[in-house]
Amino acid sequence: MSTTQERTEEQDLPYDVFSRACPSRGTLEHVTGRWGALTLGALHEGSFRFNELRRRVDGVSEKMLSQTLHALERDGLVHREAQPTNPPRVDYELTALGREVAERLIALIECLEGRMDDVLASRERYDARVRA
Amino acid sequence: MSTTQERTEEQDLPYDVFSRACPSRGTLEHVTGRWGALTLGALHEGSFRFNELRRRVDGVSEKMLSQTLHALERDGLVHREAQPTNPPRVDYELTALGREVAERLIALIECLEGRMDDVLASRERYDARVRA
DNA sequence: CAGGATCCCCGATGATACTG
DNA sequence: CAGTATCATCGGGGATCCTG
Repeated sequence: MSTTQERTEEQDLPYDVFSRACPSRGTLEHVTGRWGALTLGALHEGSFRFNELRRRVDGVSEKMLSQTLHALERDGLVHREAQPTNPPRVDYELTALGREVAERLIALIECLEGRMDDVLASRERYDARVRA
Repeated sequence: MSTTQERTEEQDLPYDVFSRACPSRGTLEHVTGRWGALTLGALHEGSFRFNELRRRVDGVSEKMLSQTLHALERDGLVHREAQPTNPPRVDYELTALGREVAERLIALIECLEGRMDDVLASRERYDARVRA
């Protein structure tokens, strides 16, 4: 297998997110988008109903959550389980594919959360340098 | 234990991206943003000059690349090495922290690229279902 | 409760021109 | 080459109202 070092030598990969036209770029944006990432992250912890999810993903509006869930469901990352009861009950959970993706996303998020002190320190240094 | 939040075993983490006010959310957006993710992905392959990077990240404008690089540099993920020659030469490369983050990001991207066939298949099923 | 439909605004983004 | 400055735009995204 090709080394991960030289992407230039991976010409045989059918999908390349670095190419403007590749559909993988769209999916990447769904996954890493403002609300997509947080939604997948939340669903990684279990199954949730719409409004549970909305409270979990602090700040998301109904519209954006709905829209985000649709995009993720369409991409096959999220499964929507609706029960035709009254009042309605709908549960969302990750698919197998969704779990794979969320796993990587969580790793990224936790890495970031764990390094925020460094990030904030870097910002202060940067701002001090620029102010001069 | 906790009543509202059940972030499994990480209750003591000082930074929580799920909270609207947490600065980690901003950094996550720099990292996973439209151009941030691709820029980090490109820089994971080595050191690049401004216009090299611009060609690599297909579709990015000068302004957005510049802006993205500034944000990543400020967060301490990217190092900018400028040589006061004429014509000027500036190289960008990941910092140690940037490599850690990029590593996770690459894992996510490659996971996605490798599963795009499933994603596209899921989309077709979804669209067919909706069309009915 | 789970969302769809609408209105509307502001900020992200692109295009262009200019500079050291 | 490596950007910055400026202007115009387009759609992401919030607020609100409505329905099954």
